[in-house]
Amino acid sequence: MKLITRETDYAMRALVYMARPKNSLVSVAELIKELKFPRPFLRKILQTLKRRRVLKSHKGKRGGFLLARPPEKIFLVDLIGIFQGPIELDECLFKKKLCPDVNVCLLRKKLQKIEAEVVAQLRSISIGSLRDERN
Amino acid sequence: MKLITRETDYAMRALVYMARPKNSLVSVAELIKELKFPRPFLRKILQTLKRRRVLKSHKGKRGGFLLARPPEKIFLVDLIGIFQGPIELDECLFKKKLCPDVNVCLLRKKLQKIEAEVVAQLRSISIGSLRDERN
DNA sequence: GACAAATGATACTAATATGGTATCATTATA
DNA sequence: TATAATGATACCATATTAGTATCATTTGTC
Repeated sequence: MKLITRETDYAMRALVYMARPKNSLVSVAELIKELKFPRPFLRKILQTLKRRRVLKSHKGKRGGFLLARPPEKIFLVDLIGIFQGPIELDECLFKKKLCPDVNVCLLRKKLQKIEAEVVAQLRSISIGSLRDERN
Repeated sequence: MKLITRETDYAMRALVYMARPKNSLVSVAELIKELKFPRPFLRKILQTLKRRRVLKSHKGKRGGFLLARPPEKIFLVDLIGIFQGPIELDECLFKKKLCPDVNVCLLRKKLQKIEAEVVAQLRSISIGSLRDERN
């Protein structure tokens, strides 16, 4: 059981790499040189981040990507939301039956509580905090 | 993104149903009558629970399954471990490279902390607590 | 203006995980 | 000894994850 997929992981690392004081354009070429991810896969990921307004881009020669907002405002929970869908730990598996079982509803409440805590934790991890705390 | 799969969910509900004061044998036939799960799938699940020592079984006519230990000692985290593998939120995706990136290691530490809290939460949910708290 | 270097869009493919079925062997009880 | 149960195992269908391939579009530089 894992919480983050490879897509989310790659996205996070690329973003940490791009989180420089200057926030200048970074090309895919530069990123894969540093991070060794599969080129087309990383491209797809970055394009998704662009579409989801986490990155901005410039096309054409000397183009590339840059953060659309300060790294302190990009959170792990955002990336999970983008690449793995919203966090719904309590998703009711019998949707049409409106939770026929009292026990199940009780379970849902408990899972919701856990979810709230996990989300709070994930929200506390930003690209900025990952970049800054290295020492 | 979801935390528990249908297998885990079915297992949990079957166990809650079986958690009766008497702890007598319950057959698959009885379970599916009550719970409406696909018969062969539930059979597979129960056999797994048997192999993993959560259930005991009796073969032959009038056979069935029963809890191998008190419902208060069967935890959601156990079932997730059985059906979805151990919880390893911080699984290092570059296993052979021994975490070359400082940032990644930092991330792992943060994920480990979250993991510890999630596990603690999941450990607090037992079959017994689900059965008892209905009212 | 032509070329080259970059992203945009989109469709396809491979591998793995999930959610099941199907079948036959074995055992215990009435 | 028939039957009702589980044990073991192999198989199948679908969804998700991980990744590839290709062509179109844009833009800086000569």
